Amino acid sequence: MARKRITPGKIRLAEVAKLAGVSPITASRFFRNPEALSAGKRARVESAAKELGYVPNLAARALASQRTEVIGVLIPSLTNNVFADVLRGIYDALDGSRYSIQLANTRYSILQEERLLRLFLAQKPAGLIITGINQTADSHRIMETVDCPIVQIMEVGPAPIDMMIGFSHFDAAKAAIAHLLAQGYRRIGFLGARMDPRVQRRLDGYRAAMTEAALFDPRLIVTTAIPTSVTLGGTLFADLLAKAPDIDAVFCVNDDLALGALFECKRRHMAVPEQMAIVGFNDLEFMASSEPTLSSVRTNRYEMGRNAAMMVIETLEGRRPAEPVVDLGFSVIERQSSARRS
Amino acid sequence: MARKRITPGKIRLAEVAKLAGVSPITASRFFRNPEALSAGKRARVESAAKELGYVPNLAARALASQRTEVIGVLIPSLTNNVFADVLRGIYDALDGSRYSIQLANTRYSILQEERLLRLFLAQKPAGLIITGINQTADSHRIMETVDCPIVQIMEVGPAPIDMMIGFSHFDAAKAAIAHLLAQGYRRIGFLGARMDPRVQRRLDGYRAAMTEAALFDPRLIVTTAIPTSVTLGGTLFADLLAKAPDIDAVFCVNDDLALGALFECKRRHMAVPEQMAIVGFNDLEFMASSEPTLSSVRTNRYEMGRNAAMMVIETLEGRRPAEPVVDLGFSVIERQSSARRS
DNA sequence: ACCGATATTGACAGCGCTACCAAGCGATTG
DNA sequence: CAATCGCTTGGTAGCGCTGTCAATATCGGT
Repeated sequence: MARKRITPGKIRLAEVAKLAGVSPITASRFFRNPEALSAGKRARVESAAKELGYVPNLAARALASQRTEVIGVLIPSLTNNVFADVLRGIYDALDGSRYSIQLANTRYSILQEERLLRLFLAQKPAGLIITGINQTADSHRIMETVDCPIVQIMEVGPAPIDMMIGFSHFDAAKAAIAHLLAQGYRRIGFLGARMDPRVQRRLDGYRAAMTEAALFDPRLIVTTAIPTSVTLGGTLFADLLAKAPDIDAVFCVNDDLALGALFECKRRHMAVPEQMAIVGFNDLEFMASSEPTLSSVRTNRYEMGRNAAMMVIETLEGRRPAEPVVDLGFSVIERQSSARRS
Repeated sequence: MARKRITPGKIRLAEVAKLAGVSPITASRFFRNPEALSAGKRARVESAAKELGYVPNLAARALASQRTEVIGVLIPSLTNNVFADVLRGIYDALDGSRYSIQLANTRYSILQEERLLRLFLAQKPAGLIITGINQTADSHRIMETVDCPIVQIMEVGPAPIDMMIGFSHFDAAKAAIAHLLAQGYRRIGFLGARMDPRVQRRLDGYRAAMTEAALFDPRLIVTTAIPTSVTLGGTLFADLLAKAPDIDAVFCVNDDLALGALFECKRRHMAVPEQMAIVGFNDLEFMASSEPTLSSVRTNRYEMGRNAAMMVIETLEGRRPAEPVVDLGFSVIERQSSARRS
């Protein structure tokens, strides 16, 4: 004989229903679609649930309904400040909603990403937020067959899997270089670390801008696969100076590198911007309060995360966003470090 | 008559079992406790599962077993670099294990924390990692009755709910001040933002050290409830200078404030450390590469997260750590910004 | 060859909830 | 006044897996 698995004192939906004097299924409906109940029963179930302190069992719900209320988020890094802002936006948008977040770290590997994707999609998530537009062919195929809203974040491009929100890294970098050119700088170096697809597109934007201005020179480019850091910014900047001592400006693919370059300038007693202009990318908080203040390209990361989560929710609620691809743009923030060449 | 909810093509445990020629329950055991099977059946189930691409249904597992394989993590902030490192440690430790992470943001509110705790514990988590030792009385009561490993992180103190890993913020701050005193500084200011309990204890450490040296002066202390930032570091430092123009050093409760103070010094053409010594807290990466390099108190955040997760796993696997309270310590990193007073 | 002990395996029911269908009910309509 | 309609409510079964216990296979010792 099998056991009687009794769980004494646990409040189940049945208890709530009994107290409210309705059937369990009616109580169930109260939590999923309150409008379907008559006002009287709705009030009775509500007060019964509150009185008993009922908390639904999500596992049972997921099993019976064949779907979860979890939104998966795949990002390449937990350390990068950029993703902290995106995450904050996502969490804020989902706060108070029925949905929870399952976060996974791909560590900048699309194979890792594919593995996590398979694992995750098997659990029938309510939605998915995934970083970038470079997934493996298999990942692509899997996502196209899956039946849940998917938002690709961080950049925009052709052929979204479902929805997309971000900006053009190519254009943003190009605009940063255009700014430096307009300020009178000519020998503009490029510093890049962890050359992920988005950083690569920034390099493309740099190359396009420099080529258009007939100023392109491969010796001005220093990149590495090493993860970014302030210290690395100093090192790369030193490398760049060794390769091209005559540079008058440097564009860094992120603000950490820019800060590192600034410190390296200080160590070399190089005046910024008089002897060396610096422009970063992302406009992290400290850029506005360094000495000198550092120019950067502002990207709307918090809004990106927030909107991505909202797009998922809206789709789930049947109010699909009119525009599946959202370009949040960017803006070049001009500060002291790239003041006009005198 | 009720429906036949057929799900065609879905691979369930039963399919795997049939292909392997064993009963479903044996297949189930393969995934939970492979050693219990004979080598032959183990191999058969394994190859059957691989051939069919079986992925277990976690909702069904959770419902049947009355517990989940989710470890909850409650942290007060997603933006703070400190927690990014802790999280990375946790994710790394749990990577490849059967456990997944449910992350929640308390926003430095213990009431919010209590709400999240109730919500979360109702889902029977496998374990819980929670920040700090200051929870509401109700939270405490709830956690004591719940039957899962709990690790309090970020600090150590008396009376752990279950396990604990961190360090003494009081001692760490006191050691930082002792270092400045040893270097010959006397009028040492204190800069504090977002005075959460741990920051408060750093202030206590500062006060203790200064009082012991008979140098305590309340005018040397500037604090605010505003969240920390580099910009705020500059502002607070300016406030401090206005209140106490004769200070010769400043201890900042975190590195962002220290960096902000450094920039403010540069703006005022104050030489660091000749006219003003600076010591931060946490030893973020950039402290080692600023100009001048900034002294700080190194805390082992990654290890803290990693060990906390490992303590949870070990407990779940029956190998409970010998020592429930782990003090990871700290170290004062002496750099240029607090060089000996000449 | 027999016994009990140990290692494997299987049968059964049920975890708590929701999908599906059907029924009840009062209101509306020709 | 009967037929019809829309709204609300309930009954039944089952989602996929695992806890409990029983049954069987294996083994060493006497």
